[in-house]
Amino acid sequence: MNVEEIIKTTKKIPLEPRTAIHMELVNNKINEIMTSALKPFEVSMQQFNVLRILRGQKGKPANLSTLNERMVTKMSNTTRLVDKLLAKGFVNRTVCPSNRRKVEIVITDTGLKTLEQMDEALSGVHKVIFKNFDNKELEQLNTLLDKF
Amino acid sequence: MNVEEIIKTTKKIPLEPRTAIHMELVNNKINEIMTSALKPFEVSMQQFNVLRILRGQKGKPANLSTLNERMVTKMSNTTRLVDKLLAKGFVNRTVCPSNRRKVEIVITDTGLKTLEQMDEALSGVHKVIFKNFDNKELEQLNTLLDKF
DNA sequence: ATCATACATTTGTATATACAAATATTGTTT
DNA sequence: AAACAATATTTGTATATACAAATGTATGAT
Repeated sequence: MNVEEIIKTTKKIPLEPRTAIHMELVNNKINEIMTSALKPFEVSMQQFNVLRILRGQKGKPANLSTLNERMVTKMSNTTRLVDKLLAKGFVNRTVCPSNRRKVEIVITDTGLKTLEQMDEALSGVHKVIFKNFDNKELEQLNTLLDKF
Repeated sequence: MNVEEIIKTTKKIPLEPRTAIHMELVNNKINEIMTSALKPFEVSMQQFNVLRILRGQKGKPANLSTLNERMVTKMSNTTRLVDKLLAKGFVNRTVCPSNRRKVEIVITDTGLKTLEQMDEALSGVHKVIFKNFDNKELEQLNTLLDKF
């Protein structure tokens, strides 16, 4: 990926802004690929993310603030995101009996099964996205990203 | 930035998905910082981006498809984005006389002056974002990002 | 010249996101 | 117990974005 070529400029961009633009371009690309891989399942990346978190709970219900805390991209309207998953039958939502302010969200069997299929689709996608990277380079990239 | 800590998980994430999540987290952070740096000017990152492209034209007008082509994040409604800049007096828009399908967009003096102020604000922000990086590491990061 | 096609932009619409305010429930203080 | 603050979620609203369809203009073939 050549930054200058993509944004169609001939002049040299200073290293710091160039890096910021580069990060955004790469991220756009990754998001685009992943979103289209999830398209057959009709879920957004955020919804997929929530399903993964719920699976990680291993049956233990999660409430909205827990979800919000663990999501990669924060958003205040997790309510509506869960609404969507509910409509698809991927989660159940009940009022927490011990504290009626809270809600308890659990992934359904359908949700779990579909999530497995999504995982397969995504692991194929990862192969594509990272096709030019060997293990050492991925480690190196992660080390650099840790510096942010 | 520790991925596992941020998304609150204890279990080890395979390297490829971990990198994808890592990229997104870093990007979110950069966007957040930049967006708030641009807030005083009441422009979004996209709008800032368009202003920079127009400056790069050095007086030569740009039409919508040119802008679209050069934007970091593509979006089909560049029309409405330019509407916003127009409302703020940062650009002028006229119908292209030689081909009336096209529009000609140029940055105004006000736009140029404000853009300079934005540049200053952003260069300060870059110092913050990349505070843990030396030049060699930035080069290294760019080299790795090129592999995408 | 007329028609079909391609081009450049605009508009419509559905969905996503950000932020603030509202609602409901619980806990704490007096 | 009543009043107040704190917590958890929901709703409202404005703006952003993605995608498809519509509009207006130019070009080429017949």
